[in-house]
Amino acid sequence: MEPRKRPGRTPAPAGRTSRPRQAEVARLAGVSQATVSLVLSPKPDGKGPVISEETRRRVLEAARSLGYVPDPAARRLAAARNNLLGVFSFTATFPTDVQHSYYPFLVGVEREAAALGYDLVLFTGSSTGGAGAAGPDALSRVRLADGCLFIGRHTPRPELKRLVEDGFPVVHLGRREELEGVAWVGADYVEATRDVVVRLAELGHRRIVLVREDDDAPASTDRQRGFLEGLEEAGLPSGPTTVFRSADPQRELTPERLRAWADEGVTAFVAEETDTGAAWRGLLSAVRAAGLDCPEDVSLALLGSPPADLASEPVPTGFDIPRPQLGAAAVRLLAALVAGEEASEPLVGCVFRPGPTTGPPRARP
Amino acid sequence: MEPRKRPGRTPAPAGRTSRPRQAEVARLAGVSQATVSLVLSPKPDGKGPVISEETRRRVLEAARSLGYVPDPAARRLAAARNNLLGVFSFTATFPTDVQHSYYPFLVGVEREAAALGYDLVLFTGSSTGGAGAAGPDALSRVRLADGCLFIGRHTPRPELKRLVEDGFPVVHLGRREELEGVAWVGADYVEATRDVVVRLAELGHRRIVLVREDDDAPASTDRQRGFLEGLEEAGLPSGPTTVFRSADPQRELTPERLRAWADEGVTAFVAEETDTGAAWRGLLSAVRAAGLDCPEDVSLALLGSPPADLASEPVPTGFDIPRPQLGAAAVRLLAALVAGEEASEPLVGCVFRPGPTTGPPRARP
DNA sequence: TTGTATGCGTTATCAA
DNA sequence: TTGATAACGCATACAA
Repeated sequence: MEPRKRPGRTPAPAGRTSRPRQAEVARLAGVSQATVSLVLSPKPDGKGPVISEETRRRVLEAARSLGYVPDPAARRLAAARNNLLGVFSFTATFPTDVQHSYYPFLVGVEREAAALGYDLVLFTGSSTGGAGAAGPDALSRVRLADGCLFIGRHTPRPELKRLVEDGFPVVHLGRREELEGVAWVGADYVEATRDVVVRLAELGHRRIVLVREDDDAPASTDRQRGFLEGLEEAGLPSGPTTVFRSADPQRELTPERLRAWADEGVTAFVAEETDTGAAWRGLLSAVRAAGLDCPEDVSLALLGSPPADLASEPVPTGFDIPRPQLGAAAVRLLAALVAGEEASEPLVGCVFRPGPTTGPPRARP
Repeated sequence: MEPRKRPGRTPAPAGRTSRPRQAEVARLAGVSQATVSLVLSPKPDGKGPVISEETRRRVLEAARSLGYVPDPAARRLAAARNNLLGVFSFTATFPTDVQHSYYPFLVGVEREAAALGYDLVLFTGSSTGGAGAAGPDALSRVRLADGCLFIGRHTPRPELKRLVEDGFPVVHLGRREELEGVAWVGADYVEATRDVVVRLAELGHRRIVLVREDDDAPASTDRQRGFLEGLEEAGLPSGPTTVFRSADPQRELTPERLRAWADEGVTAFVAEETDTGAAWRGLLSAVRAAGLDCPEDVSLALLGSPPADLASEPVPTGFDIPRPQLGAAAVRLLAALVAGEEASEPLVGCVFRPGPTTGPPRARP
């Protein structure tokens, strides 16, 4: 019977230069295509069929002579794995202003992803229209990866939740406990802040004031918690005035107020790190305006890293957020989720940073 | 007759939640998978079968409710586009040392990619082993994307050439004329340097010295060419001594030599920008050591941007490499290649940067 | 206008 | 140890 012509795609694009396929390697080596695949992508040691040395040699030789390179698309399709991890930030991943960028995180993310054999897909977030402007399903694009890392403060909860419910591996960089079910990796601000407070107490400080913005982000409340825990551990009282809230430190954190505190016996201040560094900035300028010397009159500590534009000034006492390690930890967690494991290593420790802005309190008359 | 079990792969992993496929969308919408494909990836206006508005609506609704996203690998395999542009750098894209990063380029790359509707795949390149350590197929992974942008100095030529020969769209960021057939986008150092020289001449300088490292990278030789062209355009002589070569400016660029030049009538120096900023650094320290004032005694210009660690010093006269624009131009070119167009816009202009380090030469007795 | 039937290049399974 | 063969998810030629 005549094999009648059947519908379907045209056999060959014909026009373009096409690279050698496993089939051609197989023909040249005198084996089947499947054998070529077995030789060229062996299972992790031991598993799978064993290929005779002679066959292996012939296949490798044929592949080399033909300049065979595997097609990543086909490979990933067949393996049901893209080896792609998404990175989604709600601002541009690469803002023009380097200061606000996630660069330090990305350092770790890239390194760890490479180590684990993943490539990265950068999803251009809500930023500049384009690829996936806004819209409810903007987040849907990330599904093209095997899993996705989310960075940034303002996370659209419903969409994220939807992804998680669908079993899509998601990790949030920065604490997100409140989003139930969303895996996250964050810095241990509680422990780091407590450490700073305890060290101040050990220096002899009895009254310490926390300067923070009026924000209920975990990054902020965690520091407050650590602050209180530190006071308690050091056996210090925690009167209500020890927590200073302000959305506009510049205005509320006046020299007068500072001086009043000093008169009340306050000898140390700790300020949280924020995007803008407003709390720390406000504290610094108020101290200067009040004519107080640091660390002679007051000790100052920054709960985080100083803003980039203060790089020329001496680095204050405080702690460093290990951003690259955080990024790396997030990738590890994400990779575990992708692999179906249930790993969980949320908190990454910060490291205490000694500095010239703290010292023993001045002996009071 | 019993349909006997035939060899092949197990139909479905069954256990894990898997991303929705066109088949599921089709089922939900009550149409065939092919119809879903037609609706979801329509041919450029007019071509192809026309789908009824009603069907289209149902399909889109189903796709949205399932959170459907096309599988990039499958798309590529089926000889179509997946709206992914690759970025491959031969060093880590995000090095720990921010100074050497491609960040400024990426700013433009991301913005333009988003504007054009592409997402970016960061191929974790030669960095730390991992994904594709070395090997010929390390570069091959980029074929997952529709095209790829290459950044960095040390380009493995054979692999790159191979990609180009296979018709894979490739653009190199940074001049790569010598790699025949490789499209590239670069900054116009020749023009920018000439501009600086001419402006110096207009200020009244008659003898100008170029400080550059002994490097034959286009970035370096282009500046030299621009330097010579500038001299010629200004009608100035170009004796051999006007070009200073040194791999170690710190040692060769001595205060004595500088003073000698000054005595010979040299009133201006231009230094190339390099990775390390060695030329500029060497020039600066030699000038200071020689006790020369800038710009009173000598005018200094930097052919590029100052190193990050000199950020606190006044920004010298020179020109700025519009890195974001370069990145954007590269993406535009790449997108054009992907679309099958033959666009070509290799050179991006630099912008002159006035500064306090240049002025009219001191009137000589 | 929509459904059917391939084919893309691999990997994975089972039979030989 | 190797070879058929199916399936991965999508796009497309052709039939209905």
